[in-house]
Amino acid sequence: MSKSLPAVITTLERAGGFASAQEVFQLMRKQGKPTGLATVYRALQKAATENTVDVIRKDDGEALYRLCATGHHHHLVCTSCGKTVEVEGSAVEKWANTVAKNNGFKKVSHVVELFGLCQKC
Amino acid sequence: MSKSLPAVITTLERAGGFASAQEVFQLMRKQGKPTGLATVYRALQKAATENTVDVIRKDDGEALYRLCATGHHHHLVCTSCGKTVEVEGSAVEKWANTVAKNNGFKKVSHVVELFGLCQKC
DNA sequence: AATGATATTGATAATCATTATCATTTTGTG
DNA sequence: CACAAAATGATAATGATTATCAATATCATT
Repeated sequence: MSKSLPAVITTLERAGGFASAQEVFQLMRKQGKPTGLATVYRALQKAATENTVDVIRKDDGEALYRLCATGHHHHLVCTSCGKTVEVEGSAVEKWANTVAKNNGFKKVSHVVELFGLCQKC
Repeated sequence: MSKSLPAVITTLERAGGFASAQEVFQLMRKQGKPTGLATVYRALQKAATENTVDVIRKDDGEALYRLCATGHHHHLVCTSCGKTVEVEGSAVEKWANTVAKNNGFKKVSHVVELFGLCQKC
């Protein structure tokens, strides 16, 4: 499950910002590296579990992926123009883990997204 | 578009303030208030745009709705059995506000949900 | 009460991202 | 080479959400 992964990652890189799995799939076709849709999904999933890409959700629920430079982080999104700022959240990580332990939960994941209006808007 | 809205909101309230559209739909049937699925979605959408409910996304992209209650708190949800624990999060509130200020954002809201496996599961 | 204009409902079908299947191809290893 | 295991990709299946549209309820006006 890793011959295609580099190609997918490269494509995601060229795409610049966020791209959906479908978009990556289309891009790879145009770039002369036709790939199966399933393979793109598999690669992105793997990359996501390995924390090499970042996943967020559009309003309609579609997943968007992006290379994430450094480890886990969250987003501050402008509800008007869509501008997105990456936010470090080690404080939140710790909090999440503590809460989980206190309640006997394991394998905890968390969803943390901040929304607001940026300066321009 | 508002005869059904109160019933949907009430159901959401009884559900513990945390349910998917499909769950609300099922609950309303069991409670003797059969309603069309489309109507449930319409009501929840309206409530969302009016900010009377909050929307978050599960890992698989399914939307979850909850009453935007007065006493703000978060949830720790078991991904297997659905058990939900309410969690206090004043630490997170402060963190969110700080981050927002540092980035020039206003009117910030945040979505914080924790998922994991409870002791039984 | 009766009429008609308008909004709401809900059964059903359509959409669309994501997953599961599975035969085929590739890769690695003896 | 031959064989096993992994990876691929075309295709079908899944499932939440949305669109359609005829039937129904609402409500002001006469």
